[in-house]
Amino acid sequence: MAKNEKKMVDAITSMDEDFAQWYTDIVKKAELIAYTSVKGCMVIRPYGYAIWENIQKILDGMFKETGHENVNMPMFIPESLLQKEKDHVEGFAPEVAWVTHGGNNKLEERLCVRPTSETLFCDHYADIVHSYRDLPKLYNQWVSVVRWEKTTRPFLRSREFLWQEGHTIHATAEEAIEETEKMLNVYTTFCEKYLAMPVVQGKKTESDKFAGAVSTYAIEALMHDGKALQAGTSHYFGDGFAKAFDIQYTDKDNTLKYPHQTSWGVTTRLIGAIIMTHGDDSGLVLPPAVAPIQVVIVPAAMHKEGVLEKASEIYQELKNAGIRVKLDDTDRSPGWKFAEYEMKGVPVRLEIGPRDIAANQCVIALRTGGKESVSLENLAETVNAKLSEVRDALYQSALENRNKRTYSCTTIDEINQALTEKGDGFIEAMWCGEEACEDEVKAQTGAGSRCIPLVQKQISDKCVCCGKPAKCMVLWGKAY
RNA sequence: CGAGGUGUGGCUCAGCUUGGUAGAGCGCUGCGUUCGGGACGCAGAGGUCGCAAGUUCGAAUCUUGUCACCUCGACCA
Repeated sequence: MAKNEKKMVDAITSMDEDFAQWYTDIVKKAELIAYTSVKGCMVIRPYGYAIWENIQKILDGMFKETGHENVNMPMFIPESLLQKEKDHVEGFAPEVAWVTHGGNNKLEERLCVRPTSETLFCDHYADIVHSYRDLPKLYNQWVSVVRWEKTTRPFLRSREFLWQEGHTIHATAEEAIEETEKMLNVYTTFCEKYLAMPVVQGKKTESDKFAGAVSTYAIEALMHDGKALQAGTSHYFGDGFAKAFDIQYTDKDNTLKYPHQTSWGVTTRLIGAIIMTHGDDSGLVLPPAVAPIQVVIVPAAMHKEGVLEKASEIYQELKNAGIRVKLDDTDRSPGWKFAEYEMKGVPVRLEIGPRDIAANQCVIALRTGGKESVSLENLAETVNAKLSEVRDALYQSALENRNKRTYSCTTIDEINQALTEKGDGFIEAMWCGEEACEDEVKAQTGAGSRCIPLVQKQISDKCVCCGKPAKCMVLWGKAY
């Protein structure tokens, strides 16, 4: 742990030094993770994991509603299986970890530790898909995957990370594309409604696509410091994998056809996104929907008669109402507790002391600012209202930050000017569709193409780089 | 592998140039006073100075070797 925390600071270099320090402090002080002795992997501590569990609970509910079933595929993939789809293996081979021995014996065939599970699902599909009656299959799994990254950062990039990967297979391309878009919308709703994090939906450019995909959709979020973060992806695979893995079904017309596939995923990176979207100088700020502790009760003048009793009463009442509440009756000073739970991002704090009890009220303070005295009558209702107030305030300020930091530009000079004068952010600019221009923009401004937003704007009719006729508007930005 | 850097209580580090009883702050434990915005006093626990060899009366410090980790050169949820 000792040296490892130091590593965390060193590992974050492409962030501004101050921002990296701020981010690292929050991760450390809010007790989200520790590093293991396994290079670049992390131990998610109970408090950090509880956030992930809440994310998992909500998202999994949404997946079930859209008809998906959970399964569990093996952690190991035989090399021959990984090799089957050419683009896919080229994309992932440089970053997979290999198992070469079983016990003391060298394996005849190496096993890779899954970096993603498309190949395993395909192998399975080949087994079970034979007729149009077998389609569609809508699967999801909550597992961890391993990608041997050269440089790592807490939550944003670690060698092992937790995620959810959805894999579906459909009779037609239309149906698969519809699924891809549907899941992108599920992610969007989740991020905006529950994480209070506005995102831009878009399609990745050719060069930025997932290995083996026909098209990759993504949601892009903008962080406090103006850098972009990919918060989730949804891929349409066409029938490429089906052909590589020999998955065929007999359709109603008695002909053999290749089915069409999708996959989509979000990871523990979402926790990093939460930190960098909502966090402030006092620490973490958690959206109420995923906060492990939604309300903390801090008793004042605890030793005075009746205070703890009243605090426990309130605790029970809120708990019974389904609110995740904690009563801190340790002998720390109140000031210490205030700072502690602010650091941990608890959205609502209740203070209760003799003066409040006498007036049948308590002080309610929001992590987003402001505190007032409220009656103890119908407290659960009041608290719930305040929780959604916090969510709304978080969403609003994140949206304002994004709007303030989104610039429309028509030339490379304008991009550079905007980025230097107003700070990092999203650039909306037209593009001709040539990869050369994409590379050129990145080389000259540092901002790469994030996505081609689904909601398009007509900034101009010429490519921001070469001046030739533009095909679409691209969202550009610096990324982690 | 190429270049640079670091290794000393749980954490952040000082000490090394010029060898001489292993230090500070934070954290931790106990007692007391406090405690409506990170309180204070007193007492205390905790380290084979990464590892090994060498020089020396004597090594955290000098020499050599070795190991681990980090940063910069290629990618990425």
